[in-house]
Amino acid sequence: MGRSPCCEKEHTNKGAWTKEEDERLIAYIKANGEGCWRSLPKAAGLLRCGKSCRLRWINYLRPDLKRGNFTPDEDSLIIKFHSLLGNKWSLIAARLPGRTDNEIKNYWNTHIRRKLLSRGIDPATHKPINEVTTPQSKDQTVKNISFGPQFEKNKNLGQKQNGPVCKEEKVEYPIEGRCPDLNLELRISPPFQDHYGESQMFAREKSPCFACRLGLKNVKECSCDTAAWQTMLSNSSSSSGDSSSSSTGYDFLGLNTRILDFRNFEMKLEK
DNA sequence: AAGATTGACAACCGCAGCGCC
DNA sequence: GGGCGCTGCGGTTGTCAATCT
Repeated sequence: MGRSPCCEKEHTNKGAWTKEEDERLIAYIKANGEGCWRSLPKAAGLLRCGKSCRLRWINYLRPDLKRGNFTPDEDSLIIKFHSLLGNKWSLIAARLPGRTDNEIKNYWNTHIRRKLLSRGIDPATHKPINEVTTPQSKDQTVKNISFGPQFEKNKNLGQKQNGPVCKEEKVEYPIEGRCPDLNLELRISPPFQDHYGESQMFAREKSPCFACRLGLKNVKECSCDTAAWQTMLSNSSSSSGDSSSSSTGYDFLGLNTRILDFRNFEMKLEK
């Protein structure tokens, strides 16, 4: 018994969306909000699969999307985040407001990959191509737990069977180079000095204590006397209807918490 | 001018994660 | 605890325009 298909393929349109379909989808979501993608096409009078509607909305119709060319800043951010996160396009997109995972993925594959290759850098490892297979000296190696696809597969196998939960690999690479997957040291870090909104203020302000960075206000662990910081945190969380995120939707890591709840991210990593 | 090739990006497909029952 | 359904993610394919021969 397989899973039922997400839609009845015989009665759905495929291929490029027409203007009329776009307008119907926008009108429906404006009136009813996002969600329940499975039933949306029927309710909106669209001959499309729910997945297709969701993709169209998220990637092209959402009002907060930033269309147009990527800026050099965005370029370097993508490269930086890719070196840390690998092909986790949704995570990278969460740190680039107005950009979608699909957009970034396409841009990576068509522009950045080529750019890195032309500079002699392996886009997969972010290391010079002629160094990829070069053995490193022992004192420059670190032990790394892989969270890449292979890890995920092993992990899933481990859950379903009674075998090992994950495979700990010893991966050798220079410390100053990129990690092959995700370096856990980067999970908790000072606010990213990006070019977006309040995090610019963060960079200018005196650095807050760790408790404040975690959003723990008025706790005894708080060793921070930066009143402005506390006030800003307070204002940002109270000014929006959503108490779980700031008014901009960006948390102390610069993550868009409307898209990604970093606490879930942490829990996933710790599994 | 016409066909071939390449590049860009929109869209699809299959799978995994998660919540609900 | 396990099955099921829904959503989201990442890889891949399809399509069209631009460029080359």
